[in-house]
Parts: sequence; structure tokens; C-alpha cells
Amino acid sequence: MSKEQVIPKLIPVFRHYGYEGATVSRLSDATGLKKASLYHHFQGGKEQMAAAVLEYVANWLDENVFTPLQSDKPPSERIRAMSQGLDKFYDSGQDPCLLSVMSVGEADNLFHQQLEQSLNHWLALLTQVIEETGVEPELARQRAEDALMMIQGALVLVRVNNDTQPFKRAIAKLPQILLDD
Amino acid sequence: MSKEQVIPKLIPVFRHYGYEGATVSRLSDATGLKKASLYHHFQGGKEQMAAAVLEYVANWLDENVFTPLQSDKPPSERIRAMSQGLDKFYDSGQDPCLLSVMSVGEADNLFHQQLEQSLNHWLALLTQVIEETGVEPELARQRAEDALMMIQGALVLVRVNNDTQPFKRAIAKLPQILLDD
DNA sequence: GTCTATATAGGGATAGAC
DNA sequence: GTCTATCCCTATATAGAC
Repeated sequence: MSKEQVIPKLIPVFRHYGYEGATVSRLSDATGLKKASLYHHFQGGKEQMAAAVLEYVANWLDENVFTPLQSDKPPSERIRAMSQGLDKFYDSGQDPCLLSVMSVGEADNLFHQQLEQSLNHWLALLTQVIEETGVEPELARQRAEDALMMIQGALVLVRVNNDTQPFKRAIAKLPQILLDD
Repeated sequence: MSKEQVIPKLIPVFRHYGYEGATVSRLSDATGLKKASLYHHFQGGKEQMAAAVLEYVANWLDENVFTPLQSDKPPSERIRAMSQGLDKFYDSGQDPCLLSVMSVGEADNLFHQQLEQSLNHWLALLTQVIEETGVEPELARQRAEDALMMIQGALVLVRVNNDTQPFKRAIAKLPQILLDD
């Protein structure tokens, strides 16, 4: 089994349990590989596994969320494409946000830069799209932040309340937040 | 030292590190009590410490956020009082949300009910205040959810970005979200 | 590339002196 | 009520056979 095949199986473990909760035993179970085999692929141990997962996810987001946001279609269409990517990424709100669980405790010390970079990349792209509709830079930035907060907040609510409705509503509200306000 | 004096010192550890990251060693350092002394106060061990912390926090919220929301003052005034309580609770966005970090991994299995109850209590009270302004129940509920999402999402953004601005803006926007829309 | 077996550290928890 | 000392278990990580 290649590294590329292993990483996707690691993702849900970190997502669901967080960095400290994602024990090598659980990672072993999730991949079907024994511990020693995991260490063969990731000599840097658990830390490297998490780093690889974050990189993989950043690339996935790039392809499915950020790139569609930069197409030459009209803003509303690009927002729609982004929303579709997000809905897939979070499985309609059922999957927690990796970036958010990795910003807790020890993991934050290890990966803060990566998380910050991904988030700010997203914010910057989103701001740019809104600016193109003739909105002032500062207001555009605020709307981008509002959209992100809504999504992240919805994910928290969904987790605690076991009801994906808030996430679906947040996704549906994105065009309004970003373009109509 | 009494239990009541110990609990407040435990809170920041769970808040910052999450349940699995909050090791008994760290809890010992934070309180200045050795492990055995902690176990004297909390015979149920770490799980009981976390439960006590959650209960303490729920009571704090009751007093400083929920009760002000139920006063006989006008809705706008009650929202303002709630905002003030929230700002204090999250130290202007610098402290993570205990409810959100405790909804990760193993902790979620242990404390899901408590978390859900606190959150729904808050949502219900908030919904009621909005209904009093003549808003339809369903819309009122949605606005309450929106407000909560905004706060929770802002806290995520603040953590990742090391900038409390989004939280302050979220707090400032509460009256608009809840009353003006 | 995957495994069994094992080493080492730290986590949660307890016994018993003071 | 707090401590030192200790127990057991799990966590991360490695050695070396296949």
C-alpha cells in the first residue's frame, strides 16, 4: 500500500478524535496496517502523519474549493461552486473541521502556521471575489470573515446538537452573506 | 483548599488542551496540588474533574448570560447584557469555548448530554426573547442559531488567526442579527 | 512493505505516611 | 488535606524476522 492510499484513511481519525485523541492504535485500526508499518511510511511518527494529512487536505481544498473560486465565471456562480465543494468537504456538516480540531492544545503548537496559512488563503480569495462585485476592500474582507464564521459555527452547532440543519442553512445563506448584504 | 477553589483552576486547562490533552500532570501543575491531592477531591478522577468543570461553567453561564437574558427589561437591553456576559466568558475572544473543545473525540461520548443541554437552553432562551419582539417562532429560532454560530465561528477564527477582531465584531453584530434583520 | 515482539516514557490512579 | 512512592496500563516508537 502506498502513502497516498494510506493518508485518506488517516483523515477521519484526526478529524473525529483530534490530534491527541488520534492514537497510533486507532490510526492502525483505521488503515488496517500494524503500527510498525505505519512507522515505515511515516518515519516522523504521528506528527508526520498529521502533517501529511493537513497537506493532503490543503490540496483537496485547493482543487475543490479555492480553484473553483478563481474561475472566470460570474461571482454568484463561483460562490455556488465553492459551496458545493464545502458541502462535500464537510459531508453536509457531518464531518468536523480538521482545521478547527487541530487548533487545540499541543497540535496548535505544531501546526499553527499551516492552519493559519490555509485559512488566510481562503479568506483572501473570498475577499477578492467580493471586491470584484464593487464592494469596498474592508467590507469585502468582513463579509468573507462572516461567511467563514457562519460555516465554522454551524459545524460546532451540528456536532453538539446532532442535527445537520444549521450547516445546510449556513451553506444556503452564503450567497446572501457574500453578495446581497 | 476546597473543591470550589480548585475547579476554577482546572477550567483553563480543559479549555486550552481539550479533554484528552488535559493530563492529570497539567491539572496538577495548574492547581498547585499533587496528583494524589486532586484524587482526594475528585475520586472519580479526570472524568469527574471535567464533569465538575462543566457544571461550574454551566452555573456561571446561567448567572452571567442566561439570567440577564430573562430580566424584565426591553429585549435590546437584555441582548446587551448577554453580550457583556459572553465577552467576559470568552475574555474578548482569547479563551476557547469549553463546550466546543469538549465535543471532540472521547469527551463527546462522556459529556454529550451536558453539552447539548447547555446549548439548547441558551438557544431556547434566546429564541424566546426574539419572539417577544413579534417575530415568528421559526424565524426567531433561526436568528438565535445564527447568533450562536457567529460567536462560535468567530472563536475558531480567532484561535487560528491570533486576532480577536472577528470576535469583537461578532459580539457587536449580535443586536443586528437578533433584532434588526 | 508488513509483521511480531519489545523498549521506553507518560498517563491515570492508589496506598499509606504525615 | 496534602504529600511521596508506586502500580498498571496505554502511548509512541524501534528492532529485526519474513
